[in-house]
Amino acid sequence: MAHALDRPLVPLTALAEAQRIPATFLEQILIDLRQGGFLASTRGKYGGYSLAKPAGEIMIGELVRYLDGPLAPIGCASVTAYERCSCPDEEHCGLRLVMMDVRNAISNVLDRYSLAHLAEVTLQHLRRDGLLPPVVELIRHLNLATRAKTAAAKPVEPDFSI
Amino acid sequence: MAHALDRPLVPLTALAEAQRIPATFLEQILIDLRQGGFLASTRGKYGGYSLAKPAGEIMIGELVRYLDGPLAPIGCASVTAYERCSCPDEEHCGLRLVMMDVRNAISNVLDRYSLAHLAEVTLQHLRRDGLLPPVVELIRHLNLATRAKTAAAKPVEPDFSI
DNA sequence: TTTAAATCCGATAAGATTACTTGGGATTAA
DNA sequence: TTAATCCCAAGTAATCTTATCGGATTTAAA
Repeated sequence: MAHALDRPLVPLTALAEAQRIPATFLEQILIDLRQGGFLASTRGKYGGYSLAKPAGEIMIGELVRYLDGPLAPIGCASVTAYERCSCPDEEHCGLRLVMMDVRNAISNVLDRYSLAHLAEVTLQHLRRDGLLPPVVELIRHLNLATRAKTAAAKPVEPDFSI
Repeated sequence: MAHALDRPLVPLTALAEAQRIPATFLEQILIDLRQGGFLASTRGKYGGYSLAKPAGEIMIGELVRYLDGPLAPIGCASVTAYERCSCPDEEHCGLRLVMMDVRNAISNVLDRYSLAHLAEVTLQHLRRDGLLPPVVELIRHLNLATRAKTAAAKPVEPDFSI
């Protein structure tokens, strides 16, 4: 598999099939994510997409804000994209205060987890249910496979290829 | 002021002016809320809207679900309105687990606070900033005003009239 | 040099949702 | 009878969602 930035390159079609969504639709999203600095892409044959930075440095909150907008349910409760609302006394509005609690609660989840966490959790669950070999086996397999090419195997990083 | 169910009746126009939104638009919302069992209404001259039950029994989460739909950001993370998503392995999906955390975080705020809490918080803030007389003065005023009609004044309940 | 496998990207569009407006009908107190 | 008030169906305009389409560009390899 081709690589870029030390990360595997995955073609659009592979992702579309794996996620069961139309390739033409996914393409828009991936281009958008690339323009947002989350993905890198390589054109031409054997090209594809890869993360633009380590999965541990991409926070879910960043992604959600980029794709869906502010976390807060209403504009006047948003930290990163505050908007005045039409109500007469925003400063004392109890609803706004509650919605700021909501926005903080959401942020406390989404701004705490990275893509790497997401992958880790997913892999844990797969292993727990015996759908993936345990980590020990995985490492052993990778060591065997990579020893042929490189003297020392690199540490295993969660792979978002598929 | 006319009353129904022991609660003051407020005409649409008064609410629309106080909230600075078009009366024709607010009307739709109020009719919707009445059909949802949150409001009661009285037709004809001197009619209006009132809460259908005590403010302490109307949870914000209920209102939000009724007006805006499920709390969860995505269908497969919803408790009250679960929907299968198109992904191949929902059970082990890390994103779904994170979004379930988000939905729980939202629920922990919205399902904990009632309209009464909202009013209380708002009034507290108004008093703190000296925009309303302190509670002691409020009670004294109400006692004086109601003694003329009723022998014993009822306990003060947050008033959502305006 | 040609070809196949890819990304890139602008244009289009159906359907749903949001945020209203319009117009009229029904009810009720005075 | 009248004025105030709620009830409700329908329409509209803008935006969002969820795509589809057509072609241009790039690149590795035969």
